[in-house]
Amino acid sequence: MAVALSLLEREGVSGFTTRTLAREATTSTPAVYELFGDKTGVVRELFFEGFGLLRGCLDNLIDSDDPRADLVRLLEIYRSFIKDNPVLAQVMFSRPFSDFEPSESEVQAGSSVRVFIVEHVRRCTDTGAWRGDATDIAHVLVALVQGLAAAENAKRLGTTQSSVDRRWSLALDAVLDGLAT
Amino acid sequence: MAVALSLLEREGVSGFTTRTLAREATTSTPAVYELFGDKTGVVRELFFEGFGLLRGCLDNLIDSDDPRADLVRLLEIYRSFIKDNPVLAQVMFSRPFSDFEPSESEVQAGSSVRVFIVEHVRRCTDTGAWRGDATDIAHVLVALVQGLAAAENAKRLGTTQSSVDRRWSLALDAVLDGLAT
DNA sequence: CGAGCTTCGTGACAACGTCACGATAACCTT
DNA sequence: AAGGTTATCGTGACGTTGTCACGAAGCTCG
Repeated sequence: MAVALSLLEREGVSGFTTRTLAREATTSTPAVYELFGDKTGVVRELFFEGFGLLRGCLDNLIDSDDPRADLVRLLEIYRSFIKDNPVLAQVMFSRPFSDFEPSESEVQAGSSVRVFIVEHVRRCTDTGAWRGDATDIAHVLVALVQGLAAAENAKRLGTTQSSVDRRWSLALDAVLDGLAT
Repeated sequence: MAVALSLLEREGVSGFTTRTLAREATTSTPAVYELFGDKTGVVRELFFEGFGLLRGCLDNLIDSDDPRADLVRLLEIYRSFIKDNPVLAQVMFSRPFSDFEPSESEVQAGSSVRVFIVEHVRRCTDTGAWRGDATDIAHVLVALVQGLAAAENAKRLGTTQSSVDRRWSLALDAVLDGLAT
């Protein structure tokens, strides 16, 4: 898995082949097939691994007594995870390998991450009059962050760092202000 | 191109091969290569075609005297385009074909669409105290819509139609309220 | 009617996902 | 410690895909 992660991030989706993976792991392709069944199986494991790593990043968050500021920092961690692991994030949230489509139960892989986010949203909704249910808000925030991060990675969000950052904070401020009545 | 569009939407990314494309167009693969150079060339044309189609959908929008309501309807058209052409939207906004990465100038393909959106945002910012520049707001809105649509297509936004719709309108209402100070 | 250029079909090549087959290594039972 | 069962792995092969060389066919223009 370590070799797979490094190969994926180094060579991208198109360079990620069973043969090179086997070679870099100093073994042969059938060994890969024995362990993972499919190439899709390798991708699936990367998918899970990605959510584990993301969860690890989020654990670095230390809560303060300002729930909203904590939520903003949480979303910034989410953003930097996607920025630091662009290919892995694609595997998690997009379908770069056209024959890996996570089943409904596998989508639950992110449940630990989702719970973490919902909890931090709930800290906000508890201390004030926020609009909507905490789960709904979490979905909205995650979709927004992923949309922004996808645009940023595709260099579609702006040409200079400052314009990109400005749009990120505009988006986050606006949505949180709009949510917090 | 018509055959390519239909093949793409029918067979998905993994079924989209030069051989089947040539067969369905009742020709041979070198003919495809003569016209498009690469398989990437075909994908690139689909990319442009997609923005043309999206622009055509947006043209159905008839402006009223309520700029904000118009903007909401614009974003709903954007959403239904992505929902009606999921694979094409992936080609436009994601990288399902791992060796097609639009160059910076090709990203400008969406400029007509972008201009259209910025104009409708500006109608709002002109008639009221909105936060931020119209271009920034347009970027934020597009990112939000694409994030929500990607989540919806991946069945990640909710299990029932009503929860999905509820989250869509929560997101749009919140961000527009937050923007419109 | 014929020269030059564009377009297309046949066939081939390399790389990929996948697997059958046999060989090896590991483990458990006695 | 020995033998047998199972899990693991390497060699080689097959079908499919992107790609292209080569030659044939058609069109344009004199």
